[in-house]
This record gives sequence, C-alpha cells and structure tokens, in this order.
Amino acid sequence: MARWEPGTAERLQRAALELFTTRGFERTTATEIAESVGLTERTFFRHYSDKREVLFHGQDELVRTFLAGVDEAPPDASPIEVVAAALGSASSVFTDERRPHSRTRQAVIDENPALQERERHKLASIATAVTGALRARGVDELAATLAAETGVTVFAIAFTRWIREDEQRSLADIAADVLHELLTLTAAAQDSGRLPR
Amino acid sequence: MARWEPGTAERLQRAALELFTTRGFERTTATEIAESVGLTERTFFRHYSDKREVLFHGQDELVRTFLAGVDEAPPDASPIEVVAAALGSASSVFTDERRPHSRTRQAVIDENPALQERERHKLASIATAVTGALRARGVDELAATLAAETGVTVFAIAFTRWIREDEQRSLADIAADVLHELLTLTAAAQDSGRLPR
DNA sequence: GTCTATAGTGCGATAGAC
DNA sequence: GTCTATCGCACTATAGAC
Repeated sequence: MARWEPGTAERLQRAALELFTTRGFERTTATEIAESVGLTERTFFRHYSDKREVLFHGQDELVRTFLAGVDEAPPDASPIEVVAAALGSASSVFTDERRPHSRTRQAVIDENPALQERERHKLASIATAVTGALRARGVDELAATLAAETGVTVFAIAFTRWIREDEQRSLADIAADVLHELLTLTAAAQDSGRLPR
Repeated sequence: MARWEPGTAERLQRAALELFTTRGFERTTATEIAESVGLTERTFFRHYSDKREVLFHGQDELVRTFLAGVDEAPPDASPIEVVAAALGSASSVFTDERRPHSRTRQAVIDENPALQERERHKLASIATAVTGALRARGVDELAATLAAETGVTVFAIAFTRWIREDEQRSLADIAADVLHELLTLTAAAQDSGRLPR
C-alpha cells in the first residue's frame, strides 16, 4: 500500500530506547538505530534533529496537557490553584500502564548527563509555556513565572517518586501531596518571621 | 620564566566570550578560540571537556557559596530559612562590578539553546548540592528537594531581573523580594482551601 | 542521498619545570 | 630522572549544507 511503513518516527523511537537500554546512549550510534529498522542515518536525522531528541518525542503533548489544565481552572483561581489544575491534568496522562515504559526511559536518561540536560530543558520549556498561559490570564510576570516554575518542580519531583519501584499511588495523588508539602514548608517560613526583608 | 603563560583556562574563557559575542556561539569553532590565544584545539579540549563548558567555569565557586550560606544558617532554621541564607550568600558574589560581565555572558547564552540547556543543568546541580546539604542537616528527602529546587528557581528569577538594564537593586535584595512573593503566592493558595486533597 | 565541517577522543611525542 | 602542559596526528560520530 504505502511506499514506506507508516509510523517511522515511532519505530525509530522504540528501536532507540531498546538499543540505549542494552548498549547505553553513547555507545549507540544514530546509524545503528536507523539500520535496526531498515533505514539510513540520514532518515534518522530527518525525523529527529539530534540524537537525544528521539527520547523526548511526545513532550509537546505534555505541554498541551499542562495548558489544558490551566484552561480548566476557574477564572478566579489564584496562580498556584491554576498550577494545581495544570498538574492534575498533566498527571492524568501518566496512567499505570505507562509506568514500566517511563521507568525504562528514565533509567536511560539517568545514566547520561547529556540526556539529563535535555530533560531539564524540556521541563523548562513547559514552565515557559505555563508562564505564558498565566500571563494571558492577567497574572503579573513575577507571580506567573514563580507559579509556573514551582509547578514544574513539583511535577518533576512527583514524577521521580511515581516511577520508584515501591510506589503505588497515582501521579496525580503524589503531585498533590508534593504541592501540599511545599505549602507547608513555605507557611512555616512565613510564620517564623525570621526571613530577611 | 615559564615556558607557558599561566592562567590558560582564563585566557581561553575571555577569548571565547569575546568571539561568541561578536560571531555567535555556533559560528565560532574551538580551533578559533584556541588559536586566538596562541594554542591549539587539542589544548582547548584539555581545559574544557566541551565547547559550552568554557562559558560555565566558576560555577563550582557558586555552588560553594550556596553551601556556605547553608552552613551559616542557625541550627533551628526551617528548610526555607536555610535556603534564604544560601540565597543571601550566593547573591553576595554578584557585585555591581560584575553586572556588565554577567549581562554580556547572559546575552550569549540567551542566543543559543544548547547553552541554555547547559545553564539549566548547572542550576540543577546547585539544587542537588543544596538538597544534600539540607539532608545532612536532618531535613527529610522531600522537604530538602523542594526547598532546594525552590531556592534555585528564586535565584534564577532574581538573577534574570538583576541583569535587566533598568534594574538598580542588589541581587540579594531582589532575591529576598522574589522569595517573599513566593511565600505570598503559596499563602494565598493555602488560605483558599480550594486545592485538591 | 552525498559531502563536509566540526566536536570531541586516544595516544604518542616533545619540552620545559622541578 | 619525574611531572605536566602542550602539540600533532589519526580517528569517529554528529549534524547540517548542498
């Protein structure tokens, strides 16, 4: 039917994850990934502008989910409440069936500093997007940036816990707990009255 | 006296910043940087394991300053109070004389995604170090991670404002304000009682 | 698809400092 | 002699240009 198999990007993605898991990221070349699914290196780089990117496809979808959560928040919600809604929305993407895959993928990332850099960069771009969405709701720049960055931090911490082997709770539950812990920490500092300024 | 000029790394650093500023990061090769100070490409890579790293030397010093701030905090300080102390300590490194240099350097980073990735990575490693220092003080893992990551976020936001052309306040003052704003935001969410869980 | 520049590594040789 | 900074060369892989 088709001149080439559909879902080329997805096949490359799966092949890459498998090779990275067995041989490691640095000891796997783009050529090896491409040839393992019957393609050439050139085709790999047409789908993924750099080698690391093959592990981070689908992040655009995650950004959209965060933004959808922002939109769902009631009009009078405070910035942190909006971010809490975004966290709930984003967390719902990570169902229990995805946990094993997330673990495998994260194990690869945790082994390689270059991949960790890319991961942080992706998280930062989520924060930037959420900041923009908060600004669009009329939140001032400082509050928007702080709330968005804080939200992403909470998400990252929650995600790390979610993929622990002994963890049973849903990502949404963990994220809510982590956010609650943050509010507790800041409240304690607020009440002490011992901060500068 | 000496066969080789001392301070090779620093000379490479200055030359790199100048070339990056005029030609841009990507359009400057490691060879050009090295030869502009009478060295070879191979020597450049002996000092900096990768091309981006030449812009991020001195980050170890920043980490130490954060940790010194943690040490200075009173034993009964809460995690956020400890982080506030670390912020004060780290901020003091960035004196008014350093502002122009920081602006020049940041302008280069802001032009290049690969450099932004590295910058985020460096900030993340500060957070990791501060988390460790908090854990050593007996703070539990979740609180330590949250407080440290939050502190680094506050630092990054404050730094961005500090290098704005119209900004006059010291970095320490700005950081204290940003932290205060975070406490205000979280307190508002706490009080609303509208968060999940 | 092909071709090429550049990043980055490995290893041996050199040459001054001590 | 040892130690260390540099050079020179060969090499691979990434990534972008054509």
